Amino acid sequence: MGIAERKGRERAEREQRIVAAARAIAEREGWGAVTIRRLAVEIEYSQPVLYSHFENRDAIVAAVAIEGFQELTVALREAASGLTGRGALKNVAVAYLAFALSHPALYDAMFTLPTDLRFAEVGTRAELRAGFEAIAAVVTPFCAEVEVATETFWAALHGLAELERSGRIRPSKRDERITLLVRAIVVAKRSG
Amino acid sequence: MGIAERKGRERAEREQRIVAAARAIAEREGWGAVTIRRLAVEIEYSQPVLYSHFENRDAIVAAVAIEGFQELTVALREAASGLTGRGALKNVAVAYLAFALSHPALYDAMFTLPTDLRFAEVGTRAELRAGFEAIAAVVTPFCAEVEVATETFWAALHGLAELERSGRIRPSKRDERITLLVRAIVVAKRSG
DNA sequence: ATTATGATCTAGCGGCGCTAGATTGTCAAG
DNA sequence: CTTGACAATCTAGCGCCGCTAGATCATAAT
Repeated sequence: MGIAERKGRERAEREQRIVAAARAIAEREGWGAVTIRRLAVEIEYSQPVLYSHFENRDAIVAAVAIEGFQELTVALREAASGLTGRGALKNVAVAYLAFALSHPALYDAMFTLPTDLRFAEVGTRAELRAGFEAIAAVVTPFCAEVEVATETFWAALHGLAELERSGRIRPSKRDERITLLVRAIVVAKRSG
Repeated sequence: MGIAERKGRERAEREQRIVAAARAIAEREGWGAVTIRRLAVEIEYSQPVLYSHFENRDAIVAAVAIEGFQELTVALREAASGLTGRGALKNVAVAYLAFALSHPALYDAMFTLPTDLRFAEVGTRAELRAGFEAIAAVVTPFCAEVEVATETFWAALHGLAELERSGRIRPSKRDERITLLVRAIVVAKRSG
């Protein structure tokens, strides 16, 4: 029964083409340009076909967001690999901001756009959790309350990314802010 | 010529009613429910009238955002008043998060929705700058590089607000994260 | 060859932001 | 008091959106 398998494969490929098209258009022209009609033209099928793959438009955004979480996790792990302590912390911070600022539409999908992403959902939890773990790994040496410290460090990075993205803080001072943040975490432990 | 003045006053009142309606609907049903048609019904005028007050829908969101920045500034100043040092810092942090979390739609308008808000614009700069100053005031005692430190502290608060709002970090641990953040800033100076 | 079944398409609903052009109200000049 | 200009406001509609019901087509079993 290779036929059914081929069909399943073709279906999966088509689904991937939808997600890829959505991501490409978003990164090039913003999420406002990502419409069902436009995606239908892009994959050369009619609009209803998209609804046999995704419940609605938000679900497509969510699919892109999951790609983003996977790639962010990889980027953070790479940034930390081979390093420990303060160096790892700083490298992760730099990598996080570089990721957010060089993939604005992807980061939008992950954090600022309304999606159906349930953080407590079984199937997706792993992907979303993995990035958190990568941050936790480099924070751990510096804190007793690892979860709280990781949440705080992550939030600081996210805030720095968002405010720089929207032009509210000076891009030229990014390194200095990172340095300050890393030092704050390091010494907080030393004296906590 | 009291007539022209009366007309101007009525116009200003109508404009204020538009902004108030937008804000009320957004806070009650989300920004997706804030449509030009809906606002027109609310103020009992036809849709084109709205365009004699605002260039487009985004400009209405921006007007709400400016109200938000003014109110946030007041809230932060109140939180800092009569306090100095570490106490002021902590109180401001608590007030910032309370503001963001208790006015989600307002905070959305200020930070996550696309608006025409130019941060370098003459007319609005004062309102947007004022909140920054309020934060800077409580950060100053702890840092040499005030601007960089303020940007970082603000970013951390913003990140904490966003991640908690979107259910990505645990609401129950908010106080602990604030405590950690404040300590980090205090000791960063002491050893910087 | 015929029929059932699933995949895909055509066509359309209601709603959106926004605007051109008609209509109404207002007030000064004749 | 009438008239005509001007501003305020409305009606009607364009092109787009997300989404879906029902028709049509291809495929594979009888």
